[in-house]
Amino acid sequence: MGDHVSGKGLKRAQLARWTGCNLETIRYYEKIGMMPEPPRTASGYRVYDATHVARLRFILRGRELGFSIEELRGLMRLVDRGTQTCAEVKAMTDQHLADVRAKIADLKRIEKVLAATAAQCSGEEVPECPVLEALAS
Amino acid sequence: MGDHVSGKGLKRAQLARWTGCNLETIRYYEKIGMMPEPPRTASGYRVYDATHVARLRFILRGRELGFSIEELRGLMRLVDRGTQTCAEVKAMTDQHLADVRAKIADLKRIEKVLAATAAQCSGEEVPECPVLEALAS
DNA sequence: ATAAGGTCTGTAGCAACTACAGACTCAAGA
DNA sequence: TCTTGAGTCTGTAGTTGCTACAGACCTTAT
Repeated sequence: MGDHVSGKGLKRAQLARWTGCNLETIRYYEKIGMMPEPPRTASGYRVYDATHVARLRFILRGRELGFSIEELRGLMRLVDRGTQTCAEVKAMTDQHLADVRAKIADLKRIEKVLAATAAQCSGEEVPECPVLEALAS
Repeated sequence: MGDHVSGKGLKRAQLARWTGCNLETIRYYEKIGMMPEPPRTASGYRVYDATHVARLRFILRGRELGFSIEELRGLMRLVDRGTQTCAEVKAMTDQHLADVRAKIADLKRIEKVLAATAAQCSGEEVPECPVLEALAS
């Protein structure tokens, strides 16, 4: 099938390879309305162009940064309408950043407890274990 | 209905309040075999005792520390058989700790990118936004 | 012509819950 | 005694974000 961009139009697997996205995930994003429905060949195959590549990259990059699908949907709606403002986007980003920091704090708390407890383990072939005691407490 | 421990035996809502667990989650843990099936009253109501309280606390504490249901199932199987050793439990804990640290690292990476990008925002009512540019890149 | 691969659809599965509908039971007040 | 309100029962569906099938097409290369 050859992966060179022949004139124009990518098939689904090509878009997947191009963006690093999973094949099925592309169809999923279309189903939930994150990706526009692409035109089809006469036999029903999806045909993607540069706008689809850009859109998918936007989603993937957003997901990498931990934005939820709904957050990204909101961002994209603004952009699609051309009504986005830096103020609004920054507010969403700051909110998301706060969520991320809260998650980090939570994981650090967990890490502390686990590390402190595991440090008390003898690591021997004995039934007593500080970890189990911590869970049973 | 009164929430004092009348002689012995808690109903489901009492166990929930006692442990801070969600009402439905108790039934869920029973369904997936994390909690033993409790005895029932003549009319079919579940009746819990101290062993159920202890078991549920174990699960909830483990979940708070980020252990998966399957990890906890493994731990509990060992304990139920009395075959657990500190060595084995410590190994599971260390593995889990490594997972937690990996998650922290990932979130910190995200935090850095978000903070750095948001810091470049003007925050004004203008359409250009560094966050959107970062997502589109 | 045929075989191998790509694509199509719909659907089911994952984790770990959470919530609801509709039926039943139980205890207390009028 | 009747009623009312709360608690409980069951099964099932929804959540988030994918991922992976099955079975039917289509396309391409040999």
